[in-house]
Amino acid sequence: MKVDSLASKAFLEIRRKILSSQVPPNTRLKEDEWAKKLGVSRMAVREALTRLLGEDMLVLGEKGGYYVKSLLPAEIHEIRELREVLELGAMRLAYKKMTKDQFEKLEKICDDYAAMIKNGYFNGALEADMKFHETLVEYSGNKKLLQVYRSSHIPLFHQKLVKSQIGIDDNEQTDAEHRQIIKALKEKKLELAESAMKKQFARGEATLLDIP
Amino acid sequence: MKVDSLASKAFLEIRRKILSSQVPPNTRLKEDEWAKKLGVSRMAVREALTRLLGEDMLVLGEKGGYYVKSLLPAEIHEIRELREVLELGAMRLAYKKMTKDQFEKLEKICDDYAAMIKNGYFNGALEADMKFHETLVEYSGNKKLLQVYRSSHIPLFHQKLVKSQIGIDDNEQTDAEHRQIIKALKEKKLELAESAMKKQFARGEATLLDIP
DNA sequence: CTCATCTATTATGTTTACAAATTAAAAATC
DNA sequence: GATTTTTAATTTGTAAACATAATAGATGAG
Repeated sequence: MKVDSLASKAFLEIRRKILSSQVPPNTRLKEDEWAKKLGVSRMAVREALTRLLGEDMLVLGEKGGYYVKSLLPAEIHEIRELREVLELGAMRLAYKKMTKDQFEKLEKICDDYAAMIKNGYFNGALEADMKFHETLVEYSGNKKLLQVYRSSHIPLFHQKLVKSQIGIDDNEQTDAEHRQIIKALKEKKLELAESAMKKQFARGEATLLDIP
Repeated sequence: MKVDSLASKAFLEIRRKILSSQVPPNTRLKEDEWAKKLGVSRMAVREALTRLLGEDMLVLGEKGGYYVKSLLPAEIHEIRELREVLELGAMRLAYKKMTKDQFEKLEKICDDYAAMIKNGYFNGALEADMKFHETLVEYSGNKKLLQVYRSSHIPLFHQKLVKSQIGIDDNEQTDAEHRQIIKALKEKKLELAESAMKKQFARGEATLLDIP
């Protein structure tokens, strides 16, 4: 497959729609339907779906068919644990070598977050939240780790929050925690940064489990 | 795609051959060639390859084509770091809740390892080595973590397996470290277990980097 | 009305065919 | 003899066609 093939385009497009919750969990993705929607042949869609299956973003139905993977409550807990393992691990790698420029970028994300909350752009704010965490993982300097992080369904974890108006209340707290993490990292106080982050994960898990 | 489709069979078969080094890194996988070899149509093979691409076991060539992924030296280092993040993270989750039965299973694996070394079954011993680490991750009780672990390290172990005639010397040390880890976990001395494991990773990285 | 059976429709599995691109080989030029 | 040009082959990209299996709807029996 070439990177500019129709199958690749279909792959990127379907993927984007799933990650941005435009296609909800448990939806069955029908080949013909998407072929028409994207204006490509059924085989191109089929390849896209197969690739997403490999990425573990879809699952096979018992009697064939591709379905968008969903998050069961048990998985929500596991993903929170996984986030802790990956993000705290990343922070431990990052905190010794972070530059001034990198701190500024993180602060910029915090500012964006606060601004969007203030103006009522809650989806935008959640994007900024995700970006904050992903950027921290990036600053570990380990590409494999970043890759694993991206492919670990943590995005789904976040996206589920988008759907709920519930999580809006604790936005101020989220903002405060992000800034707390930055401050702790600047002062090389790893334990402090860790505990702030753990706290945030715990809140996220609790919120998600409350959503039906 | 159904789980018993020809495409699924092709997928499993090609995957197995890659993971057992019957298909070396950087090999180009030609659709027709494998179609004939496996007795299925080209499209079935194509789907299998696309799925393996999604699993990150293959990469796309600049001008199309599927190639078995290989490990560059820089990646070996990153994977060592990633192993530390994942395996130490798993150990932290596991060490509080491990049962007597689980300890016995780990010890059994160590015994198997020692026996195979003694009798000259070095590939078998490496399998046992992999199993030891994977079992520890399993005992974290977190399936997502196990899944991430499996999908991020097999290639490394794998390449190690191929060129394994070199690393025979430090088998005794590997065995000792494994038993040291078990002992430390039994006594709930997490730091001790961590340092023993880190030591092993460092040795593994050094060995791999020595291989041309 | 309810359940079972049959039928039509839909969706997927599989193969084949052809077009486009890439690679390898042969021929021609300098 | 080396280097370009042309030609042939291989290989992949794309679409279409047919076969098989799953689903939903209609029909009929009880």
